Amino acid sequence: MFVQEATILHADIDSFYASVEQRDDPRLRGRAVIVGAGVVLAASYEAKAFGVRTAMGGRTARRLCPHAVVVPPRMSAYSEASQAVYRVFEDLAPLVEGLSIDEAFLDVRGMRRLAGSPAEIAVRLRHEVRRRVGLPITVGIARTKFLAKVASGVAKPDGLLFVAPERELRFLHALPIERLWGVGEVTAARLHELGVATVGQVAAMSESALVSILGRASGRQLHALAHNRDPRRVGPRRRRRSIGAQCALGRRRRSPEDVDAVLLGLVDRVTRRMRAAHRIGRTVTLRFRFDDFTRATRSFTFDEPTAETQEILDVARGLLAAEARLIERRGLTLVGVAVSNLTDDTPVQLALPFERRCELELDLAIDEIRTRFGLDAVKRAVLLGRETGFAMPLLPD
DNA sequence: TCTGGGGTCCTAGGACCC
DNA sequence: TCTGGGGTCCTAGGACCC
Repeated sequence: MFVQEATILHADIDSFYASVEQRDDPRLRGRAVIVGAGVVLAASYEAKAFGVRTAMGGRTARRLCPHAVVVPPRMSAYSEASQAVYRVFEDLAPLVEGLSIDEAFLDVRGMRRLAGSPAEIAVRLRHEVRRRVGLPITVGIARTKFLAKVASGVAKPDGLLFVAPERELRFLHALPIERLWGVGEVTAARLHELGVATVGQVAAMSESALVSILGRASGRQLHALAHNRDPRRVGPRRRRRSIGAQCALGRRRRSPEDVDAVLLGLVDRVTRRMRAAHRIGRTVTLRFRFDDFTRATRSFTFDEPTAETQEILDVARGLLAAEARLIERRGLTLVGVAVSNLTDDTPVQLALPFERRCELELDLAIDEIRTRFGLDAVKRAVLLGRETGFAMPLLPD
């Protein structure tokens, strides 16, 4: 029987922000380092050994690890380091799919004669990232994306783990359910209630049982993953579907004027980023968090997409004003603005009168616009066509 | 222990259309 | 006056990820 080769690598920089800090300041090496004061954005492994975790409150973290050095984040340094790491990825693998600032999938199929086995490429990758960027990186190798990611998680820190195809299920089934992608606090608790603690136990359950416990999508996904079924290919990243910004306000009560000033800043940040990315959006979502940590969202959808600060600000203000009593009662501790339903802000030009083009050609052009710019671009083109009497949309160069 | 800032995807109900 | 079934879109909430 033909067994597919394990060629998918999941590469993940260890404690990314903290590692960059240790790289740039020799005094921090070998020491417990915490990045971020209010909340822990990253902790070095020396700090993690004391129980410090990402997203933990700063006070708790300092109590657990009083000798830790706390440093403020330097986002531009991390962003630079990330780009350097991605250059190494691109140099060593033909297919790279970025997941976040510090992790990516690489597919090295077909590279054996040119560059060696996947494991050999992984060894070189780790070496090159260390040499060229000065950061420790962990790599997992398997036949599926999901298992490669699980493997890197198990191999951390500064490790390499190759899961041979014939060992996959044995490896997977011994792991605790928390290792599965998509199993967070809630799902884990729900499964533990039923006495399910390992991936092997999940694999022994029927799909319908999992669906009835976790809902259709999660149930199906978990069932597939427990059997290491994951058909997703490594490929270019999907485009961003929303752009947002938020700001924690603290527990102190804020006047409506203060909140409005924050809102203005958020909308400005978001719309600037949208315009820089040449994206426009139709749905504005306001996010609230209250004193008791409950949350709420309110949204509004425009007929036409926009990236205009004033337009989006007006909507955001309206949504906020409508909830003034709720906010007064429950105490606002966080406000966020996000724009979704994004499309490209690419002017679709109309050139030739419809009668002079054949329908097939028009269909093809519309198809291409839809593929490249989304359905909304087609709609805009058609609307514009009606207004102007021209019907042939042309793609920008 | 009292929690930042950036995202993704799924579900469910209601409005609306054919 | 009352009635089906299918589809899409909008809104709100929730789980999860780094």
